[in-house]
Amino acid sequence: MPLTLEDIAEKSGVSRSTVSRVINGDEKVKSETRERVMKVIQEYNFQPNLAARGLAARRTNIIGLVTPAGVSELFTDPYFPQLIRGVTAACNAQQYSVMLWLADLEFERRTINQILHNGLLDGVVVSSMVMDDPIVQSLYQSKMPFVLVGRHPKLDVNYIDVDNTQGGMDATLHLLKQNHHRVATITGPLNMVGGFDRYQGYQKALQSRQIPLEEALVVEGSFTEESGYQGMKKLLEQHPDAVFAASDMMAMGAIRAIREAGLRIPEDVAVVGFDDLPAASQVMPPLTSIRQPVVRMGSLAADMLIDLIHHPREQTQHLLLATELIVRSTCGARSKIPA
Amino acid sequence: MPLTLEDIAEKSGVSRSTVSRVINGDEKVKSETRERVMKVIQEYNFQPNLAARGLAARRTNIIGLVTPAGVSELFTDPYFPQLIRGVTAACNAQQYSVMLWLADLEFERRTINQILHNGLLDGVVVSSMVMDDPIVQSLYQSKMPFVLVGRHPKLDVNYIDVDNTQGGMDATLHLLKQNHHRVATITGPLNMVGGFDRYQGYQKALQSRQIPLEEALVVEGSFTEESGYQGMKKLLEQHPDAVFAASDMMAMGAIRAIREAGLRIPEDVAVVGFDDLPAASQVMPPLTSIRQPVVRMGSLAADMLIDLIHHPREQTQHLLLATELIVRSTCGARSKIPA
DNA sequence: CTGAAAGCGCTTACAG
DNA sequence: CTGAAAGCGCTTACAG
Repeated sequence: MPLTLEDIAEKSGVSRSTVSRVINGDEKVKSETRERVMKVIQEYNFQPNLAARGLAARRTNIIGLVTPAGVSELFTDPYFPQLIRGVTAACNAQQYSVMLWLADLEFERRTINQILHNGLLDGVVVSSMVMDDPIVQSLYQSKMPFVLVGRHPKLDVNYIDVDNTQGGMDATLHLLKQNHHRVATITGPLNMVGGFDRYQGYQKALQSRQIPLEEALVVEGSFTEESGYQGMKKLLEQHPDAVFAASDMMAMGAIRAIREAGLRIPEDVAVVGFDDLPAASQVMPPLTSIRQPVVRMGSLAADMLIDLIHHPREQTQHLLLATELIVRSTCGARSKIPA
Repeated sequence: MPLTLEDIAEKSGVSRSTVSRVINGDEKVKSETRERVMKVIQEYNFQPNLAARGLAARRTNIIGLVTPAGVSELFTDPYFPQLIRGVTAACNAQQYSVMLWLADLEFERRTINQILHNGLLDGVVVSSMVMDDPIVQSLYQSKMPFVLVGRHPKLDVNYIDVDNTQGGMDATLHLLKQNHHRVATITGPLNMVGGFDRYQGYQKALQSRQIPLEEALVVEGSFTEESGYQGMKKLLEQHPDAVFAASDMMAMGAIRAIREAGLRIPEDVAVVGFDDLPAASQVMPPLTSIRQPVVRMGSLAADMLIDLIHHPREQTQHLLLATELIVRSTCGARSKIPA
């Protein structure tokens, strides 16, 4: 049987109340007493029972991490692993535990409620992909603290996101600067904020150069390799000299299509991706891409949430992280710079 | 404020004991009573407080999933995501929640204890990579139910694993059957059971054909692309006509090295990988590989654990899952079969 | 078949 | 600065 507060209290000659205060860092405990108790705690390697604490104090030091499961992206894309890693790292550092919820298809209201009202979670980090996710709705109506990874188009919620618009703009501008004139784009799903925003960036880049938007140079993909391939095949009919693919997976698909058509990269068609996957640098030719700080986003989301748990605010908080253009070989910039 | 058992009891005109029994599926409750209570529970969408249950019953319906974090594998390799997916799917189906523990470097004994004795976990699934993981040691000495993903070389513990030996043997035998005579191997780290076992399989395949083991044809890698590349460069000095790489990432590295040397695949050097990553089929040429059922392994691990929680056993349990050879273009088998 | 009661291991006003 | 006491929301012998 594990020891209890009571045991520690007895062994150090104080009441269980005092032990509890020591453990919770109550300033008012005399430092002499604190040290005595601490010593006993260390000696016996005492661990307070979190279920009991949760019951008594209504805080468990557990946060939930809700993430879509079904998608095959989870398998091929390191996005979620990285996010998870960031969240858990931040939580570990702050003595929080993380409970994982892979939201499956049949994740209906009842299940959501089950998660939110089982008294186990102090707060939730949600990485939702679609714009009108019912989980976000439920959270919004509850009083559970939560932060969204990825901004929300309508609701005034706490979120942290990557500056997808700026990233998309940077990618497109970079291509324009290499003297490409017919810059096409394969967008992500436009019902996902990320897909939508990157496309916005593409449009803003054209605007800033006063280039009219040509519908035929825009194709909607689904972030997958295959959709990049299909999208590029369609785009090639329009003879673009460059393409901004809103994900690296789609960029790879696009590259496959371009090659199949017997064209060279970047001479005939230049390509810029988005994500900067580990694979981006290993693929031939190495892919120019927009890097996004996913691990850091996860950590910051957890930090924001934990802060929110301790200091509830009226005002919602928003954080937008910068992306970074990583120039490699597919955009045509390298070939102009004498190595 | 969420409702409590007491509230439900009052609303349905029974005692809180009875409500508790209904919720926990006690057979002895009169079905008429049960239905009445159930209706109220549904009506109010009542969720019992898990912290309170945990405290009273010493079971929380939460299992821990312990997995190494530091490794970059987590980023580029879908192994852990898939495992996580399998575990959570099985847990969801059985009304269990999963608490994620990414074991970081400084994961010392104290932290381990903190996890195991905080009264929150009914059991643990551990996916440990190295052979002498202290976490496994700690678990072994505790009375916490746990199952290991990946067999343990020394300790008599519950585990579930893929038949790595058979898989390595299949891969090697397949190459031998294509009339390759100098079959080299790039092994995984030999201090990981998976790496070790796959190498055992390689050896057994040679033995079964009475081919003596040639040390110069064996190079130890670390499962990464780079280690596959470096390993293959060394192996090429020995002029092998085939290579079994113990992971797809290493196989891709090997392919890079082979090409750099101006050799053709599979004509000059045939390649078989292991894992059957999603990328294996998309890479050019498509990679012949050994598929392992990682998602299923995760699910079965969770199922085994939950069963163990309910029915403690003296005897440890072991489960070995079959792998499958997926023939594509790098092994030279396809070219002989007229398509 | 059901209820009253004790207890799980904490936290936290309330006194002093 | 510290202790006695109540209470968090459940489960589960024990009676009946």
